[in-house]
Amino acid sequence: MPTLRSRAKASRRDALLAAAAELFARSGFNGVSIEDLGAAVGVSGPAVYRHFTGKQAVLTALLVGASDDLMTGGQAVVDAAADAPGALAALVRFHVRFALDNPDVIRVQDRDLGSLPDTDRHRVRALQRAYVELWVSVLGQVHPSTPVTLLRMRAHATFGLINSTPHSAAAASAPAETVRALLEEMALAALTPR
Amino acid sequence: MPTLRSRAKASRRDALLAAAAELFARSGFNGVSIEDLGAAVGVSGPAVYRHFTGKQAVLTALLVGASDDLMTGGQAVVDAAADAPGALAALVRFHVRFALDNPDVIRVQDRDLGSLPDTDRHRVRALQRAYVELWVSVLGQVHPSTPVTLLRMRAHATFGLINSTPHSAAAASAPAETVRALLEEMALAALTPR
DNA sequence: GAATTAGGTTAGTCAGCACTAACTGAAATG
DNA sequence: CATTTCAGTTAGTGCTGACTAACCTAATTC
Repeated sequence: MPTLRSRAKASRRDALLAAAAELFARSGFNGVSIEDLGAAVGVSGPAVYRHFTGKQAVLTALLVGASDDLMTGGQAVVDAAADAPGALAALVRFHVRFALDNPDVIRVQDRDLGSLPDTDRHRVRALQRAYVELWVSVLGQVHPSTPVTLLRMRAHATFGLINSTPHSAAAASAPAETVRALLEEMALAALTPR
Repeated sequence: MPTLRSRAKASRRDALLAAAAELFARSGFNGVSIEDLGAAVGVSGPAVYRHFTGKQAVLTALLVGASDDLMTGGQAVVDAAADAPGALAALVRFHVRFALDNPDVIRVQDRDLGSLPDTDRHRVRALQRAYVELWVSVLGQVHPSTPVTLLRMRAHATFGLINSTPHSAAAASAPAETVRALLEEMALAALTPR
């Protein structure tokens, strides 16, 4: 039964995670203090320890959550696709949408992964690897004659392309729909061996 | 006249910058101590202050140097090109080579730029903007009917693609020449409006 | 409604780290 | 060769920041 207190706690935890994404993205994991994080949600400092065992635990929750969402969501769109080319297009759409919707998390993911404790870092990396292999397997069906190694490099570079949006604040200079379409087109072009 | 001491000093400074690139790339600016940096070149801690006024000054030298090299080198290859399509191909070749030769600097550049003091950060950003506009101007000649805003977004995303190599250690899994050719091909494909 | 739980508070504690002080010895200078 | 310069040393200093202690109060439990 969801008691008043437990719901308050859950929403505070969510607020902390959201604030952490924003703060870590702006200043880096090491540039944000527990005090800053608490202040961002209106509590002060040590209250954070009522929700997370420590600063690293906040980062862990954020990054495990993100790579989990990517993996789960990617698997879902592939399962829903009719054929391999359709799956690839769906993956591109899905990833572009994710990057545009969660620029902060994307930024933290490839900037502060190294600040995770070993165990958690390996967990996140395992999820990321699985996600890459999902792409590689679809790519392999669409381009059967291309060596898997090359397809894996293509996938990595394409993530770099799509994930760069958070870096270029230029995204704000055009309507979101235009940006989305452009990134999808570029990603597909980059993925296709000529 | 280059005295014995002055040459020793210059080479120590170079060694410090090289070590800084590597350490900052691995652990982030805030994750590296002055002590670490000194130790990496065989001196201990405060000796660094004989070469740089402070920790931030090391980062400044590193990043201003890098964006300067990019801008200067980019301008040179454009000037040397026979026509616009040639200039674009040369820019791609130049940038891919730079990223593969200086993965640490690339990583530090887009991870720790925010740790620079305001003045220096603006200086680096100005150089980066000029470099982007160099690309945009060449792209504008090759694709005159495409709005400049879209070309700028393409340039940014292409940098993300090329600069992602340092992130994916996968680079080690194939011969350097293969990686280089693949990145060049992907970059050109991504840059070309279909 | 008394007892307990738990999210919050403020006031430490302790470690790490950027930077300074004081000094040393060898190269540079005249 | 006497003097100065300067890259290095070790020993602080002061601040920041993660985390702990002790306590307080209101929601939960029985």
